[in-house]
Amino acid sequence: MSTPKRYLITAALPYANGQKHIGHLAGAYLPADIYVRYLKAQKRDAVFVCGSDEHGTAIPIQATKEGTTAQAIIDKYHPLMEQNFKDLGIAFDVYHRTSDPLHHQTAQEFFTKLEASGDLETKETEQYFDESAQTFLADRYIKGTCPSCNYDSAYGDQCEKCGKSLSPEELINPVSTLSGNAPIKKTTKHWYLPLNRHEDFLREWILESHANDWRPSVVGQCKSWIDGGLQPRAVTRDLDWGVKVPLAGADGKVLYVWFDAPIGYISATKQWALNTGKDWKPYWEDKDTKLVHFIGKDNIVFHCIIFPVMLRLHGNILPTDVPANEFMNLEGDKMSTSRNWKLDMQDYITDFVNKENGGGQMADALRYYLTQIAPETKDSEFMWKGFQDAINSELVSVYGNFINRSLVLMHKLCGGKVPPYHAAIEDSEDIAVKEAIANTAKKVGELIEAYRFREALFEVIALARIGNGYMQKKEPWIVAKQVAENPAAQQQIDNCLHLCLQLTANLAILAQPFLPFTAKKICHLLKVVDKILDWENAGSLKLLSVGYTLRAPELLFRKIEDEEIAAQIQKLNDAAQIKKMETTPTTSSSTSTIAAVKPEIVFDDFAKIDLRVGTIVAASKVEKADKLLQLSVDLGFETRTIVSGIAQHFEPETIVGKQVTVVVNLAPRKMRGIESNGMILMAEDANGKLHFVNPSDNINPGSGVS
RNA sequence: GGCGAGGUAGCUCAGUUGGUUAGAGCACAGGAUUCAUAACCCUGAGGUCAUGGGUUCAAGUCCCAUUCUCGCUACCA
Repeated sequence: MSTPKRYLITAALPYANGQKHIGHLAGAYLPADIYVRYLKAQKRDAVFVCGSDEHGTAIPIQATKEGTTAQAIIDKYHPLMEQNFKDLGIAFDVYHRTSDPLHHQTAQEFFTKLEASGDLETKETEQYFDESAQTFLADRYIKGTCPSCNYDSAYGDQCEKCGKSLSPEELINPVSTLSGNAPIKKTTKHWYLPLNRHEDFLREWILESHANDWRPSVVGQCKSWIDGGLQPRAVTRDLDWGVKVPLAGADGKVLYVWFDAPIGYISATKQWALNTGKDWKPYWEDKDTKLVHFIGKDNIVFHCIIFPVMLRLHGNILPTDVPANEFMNLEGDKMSTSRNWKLDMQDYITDFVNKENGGGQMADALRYYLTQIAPETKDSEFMWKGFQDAINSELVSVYGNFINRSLVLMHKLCGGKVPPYHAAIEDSEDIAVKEAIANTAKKVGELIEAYRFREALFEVIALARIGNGYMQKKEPWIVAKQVAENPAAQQQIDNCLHLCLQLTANLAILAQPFLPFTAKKICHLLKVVDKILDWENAGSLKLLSVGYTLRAPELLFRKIEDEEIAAQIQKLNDAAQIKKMETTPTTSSSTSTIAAVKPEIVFDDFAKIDLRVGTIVAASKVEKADKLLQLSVDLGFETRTIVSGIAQHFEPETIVGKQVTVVVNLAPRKMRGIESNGMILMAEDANGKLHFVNPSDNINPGSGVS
């Protein structure tokens, strides 16, 4: 495979609604950074773009929650994330943001072009507005009767029973799945990206041409999506936060966030070009550009299916590869912002990178461990003990120690200068080390190009290990005792340390993509310019000239103490505990998590609802449904079948005998083929857990509730 | 429920198109050594390759079933 003329590397745009944790870092940003640093060391033309994703409904919602504005939210998190990345050595060429006018303009141009060439479909409808929720309803939030087969639970986009693709207005008796109300008809026009038109292209491009060179999980996920049937996807939304739809009569409409966000890669590239006086176009238009998206597995369909379709229609190049990573867990549990079970980049920086606690070397320590446990083929686990072990017994003891002992011995036995190499007395050990250096340089490059960063890093450490073994065999500290009687012995010492020092310089080059701060520090110790880190020097044995004076050794890394680990684990548990207490309903005094009060109704509306107390007499799981339980409820005057979506909260056998409140005059409804006659009232707490609403004492089934 | 990806030594993971006694690092045990951040070096113990069938002269590697984990998706009036 020939080398592309240029590379464009993207890392998933982080959503600007909060701190990002090390799972995000390990999934996308760190591997992308390693790859880019390698390419740049190769002097290849590579641009690394990223930026904050600042649109979407979640941001205004969060603003309401925090009692502030959407703008304030993004203005808070955008610079924070940018700084975090910088502190951890993630060297974007540009860190842009989607709220920037340049992005708005770029996204609008993109949309306009697709619109003008007939690649989008529009549908003007006058349905799907839910008055109680005050929102337009997406297709799948509407149900009704299928016009073709009369199935009564067809979705707004497709009938599950007959498989027919539908639009919401075709449904008979549509119902909002949000409120249960019939949505009112309100005219709205939306644009759609008809993915279904591109099925042939996607099949060929992904399932055939990339069947073997993309990661199995990526191809598998795409296959699953394509086989499931591609549907037109709405490109616009009725919302006032985002990129305005650039057409007359489209007031109050913005581009759907999934549509505008990936275009952020393009606008970021434009911004980079403006900053540097370069031309951005070839990076998105020239076939000889290699485009690589680094993402987490949750983003696969956007980057492999939807965005490529957009790019193709718009006349851009397609990604060459999308090396998606799996997820990283933390201390035995999934990382979760809502449960506060996570390690934020900022927290790590505060505790380890800042202060006089290690600085950039500690950023490298994190980079080392995250790379070593990168979830390249399956979910992985961040353990604080594992972090400590990896740093102390590999990075410090093998890598750092080899460099330190080389420098110390050189000062003690060679007068602080790079000793000469006496080819005449070269032996097989020397040759073996030379070969190992050359081999490792080659191997590391190949592994990085194949996105196998974990293995590549392992090879770097293995080379340091070879250095330690070599030194052990040569024992220059023993040989030194003979020099007084036999001056020629000094030559053996010279050869050993000459090679160890050249090896040290190589270790800086090879580690540079992974441990950039460390590589720089080694350059400092060796008194060489950073230019030596160019990859063309990897494998070279002439990096340090004979007779050159080097600096006094300094330790590259410090060890991680047991107390630090214990403190972090404590902190993690405490934070999760506090979060749990905060969200426990009894102690919650804040209004932040309370849903807004619905519009006022008159008494007559309320009186229409017939509420009764009932007793559950039987309960069982509904087949082929994860969330549904089929209940028999004794209402005194009759026993009814009611289907309820509570299977994930209760075991069927444990709820028999419980009293519940039932809406008895709700229209019957079929779910998974079972007719449900009524609805059980449930209360949901801040943790999302459901609780029955029932009388405090057992009373007769059938008793009215008002 | 459907689809996808995984389940290999205590831990983290490799195992190419099926082919001799299944590999590495960490941790552990023993030994050697002192230049080095109680670091390094050598040696060792450790696995019925999730379970059960099948194909084959031969299976961790292919096929079927089961089970567990993760993700996408459906079901929640």
